[in-house]
Amino acid sequence: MLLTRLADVSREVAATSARSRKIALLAELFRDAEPDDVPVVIPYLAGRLPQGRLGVGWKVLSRPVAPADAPSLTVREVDARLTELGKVSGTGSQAERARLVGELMGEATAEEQRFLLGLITGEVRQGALDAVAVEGLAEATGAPSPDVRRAVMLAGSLQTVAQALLTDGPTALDRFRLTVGRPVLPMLAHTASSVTEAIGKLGACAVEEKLDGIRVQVHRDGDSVRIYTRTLDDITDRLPELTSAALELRGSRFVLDGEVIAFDDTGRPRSFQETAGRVGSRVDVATAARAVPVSPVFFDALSVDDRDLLDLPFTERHAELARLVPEPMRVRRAVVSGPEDLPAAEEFLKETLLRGHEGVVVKSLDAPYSAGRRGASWLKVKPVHTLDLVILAAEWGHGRRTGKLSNLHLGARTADGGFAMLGKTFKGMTDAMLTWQTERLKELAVEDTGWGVTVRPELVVEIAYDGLQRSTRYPAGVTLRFARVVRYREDKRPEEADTVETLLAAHPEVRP
DNA sequence: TTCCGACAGTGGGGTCGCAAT
DNA sequence: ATTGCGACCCCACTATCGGAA
Repeated sequence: MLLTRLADVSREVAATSARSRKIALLAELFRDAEPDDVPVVIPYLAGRLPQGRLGVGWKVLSRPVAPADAPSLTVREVDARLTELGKVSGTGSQAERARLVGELMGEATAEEQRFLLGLITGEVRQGALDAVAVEGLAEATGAPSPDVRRAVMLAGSLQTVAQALLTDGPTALDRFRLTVGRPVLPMLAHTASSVTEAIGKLGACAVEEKLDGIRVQVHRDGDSVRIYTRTLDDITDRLPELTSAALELRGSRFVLDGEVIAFDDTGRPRSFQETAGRVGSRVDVATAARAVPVSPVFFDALSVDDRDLLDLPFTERHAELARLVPEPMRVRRAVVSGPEDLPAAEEFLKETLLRGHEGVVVKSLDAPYSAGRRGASWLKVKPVHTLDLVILAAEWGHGRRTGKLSNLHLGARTADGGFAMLGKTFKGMTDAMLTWQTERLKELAVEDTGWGVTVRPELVVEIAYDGLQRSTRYPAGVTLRFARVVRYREDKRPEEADTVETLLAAHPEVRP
């Protein structure tokens, strides 16, 4: 199959907003693909490269290359050349990769170049990623879409399932079962604004402490242990403590879900930055492990002794977990039977925060483990802080925000009467707010910078954030974590905005 | 007919590690 | 040695479609 066909379909998919039409277009293309094209066509149309990482980014791709007049590239040829490109490493490799990319781009038409660029940078923006591709695949093969989706979650990969399905038909789905050693996409949580709201929605539930670490899925098969992240990357070699911990547990074949986190000598959690730095260290793991030892804290069991627990209610999965994992290696929790237990749940949240954790996750007791989905049966509750800050500049948006000033630079007042930038945000604004702020900020503009505008520091905005963290990038030495706009405060003057001093006083645990 | 779950899009900061300077 | 870049951790929120209620 020619690449140009994919580029055309991708453009058509992007042009329609109806999800049903997107699915129909993808299904038609999947049906036309030859068996050998399948492992390439499916991920390409889901907006992803089968190679994952290439070591090529914007810097290399932003160099313009004259396009070819007529299409000639086939999808298989493109895939083969990208695979080769990904293997190039060593001195001079960056230049060599850039050369190979340029060569490939030179053989592509303008339309194909756009499509390849989107694929490599992960920004296809056609309004259809894995989930829509799964529907298209189901339509193309006549397999029920829930079954296809489940197989993808269990395989942890769309293209594996696609190839099996298009080669052997719907019966191939039976092959995808939960297997020790093969990671499953983890279940995710929604957000609730309070414990009251969460318990109101879920009824009988477990309230569990939420640790600010790295999500891990631990597989043990006898003496062999493998550890996977949320995106199913294998990080076993970076966490020798976890392998030892898993080998000490009573079972010999299991899959557990949990969090890995670093504690200090007093048992309080260390900052997320410290845990993440440790888990990210790959070169000298032994030294990193001595400096920042980490511990696993489990909260779910997906498989024990070859028994698939995914469809069991949480109560039963947790009973299996408790049988296998002793107390300190399990997340603390309180079980409540409904709104009448609210005081106990509130008390548990308060204690959890005092112990230095992020918040709680409220989980329905009868819900199954919905792999890969942001199911409504897990609700996280975290305290939210707010500040009144002043807008210092704004950047032009991309995609559907093209032409709108989108990303705001936020400043707090300093002792000398000026403003110190604390970070940026593009979150929380409605389309109406985007339109309004674009006009308002243009009025306040003092300089057009190309990427946006700098403005007179007069517009006050209320910002919600999850906490402070240390920063080497911003002048106050701190930055806001997950800042988002709550509302504009036109009733406030910039002199009434919050100061760096009060911000630091509110977070004594963070020393810039 | 209205409501709501699922999805895609729009990007944020930090850290590590490799390659280039 | 330092800097730039890519990959991968953490993540919030809004708009929209289309099936459920």
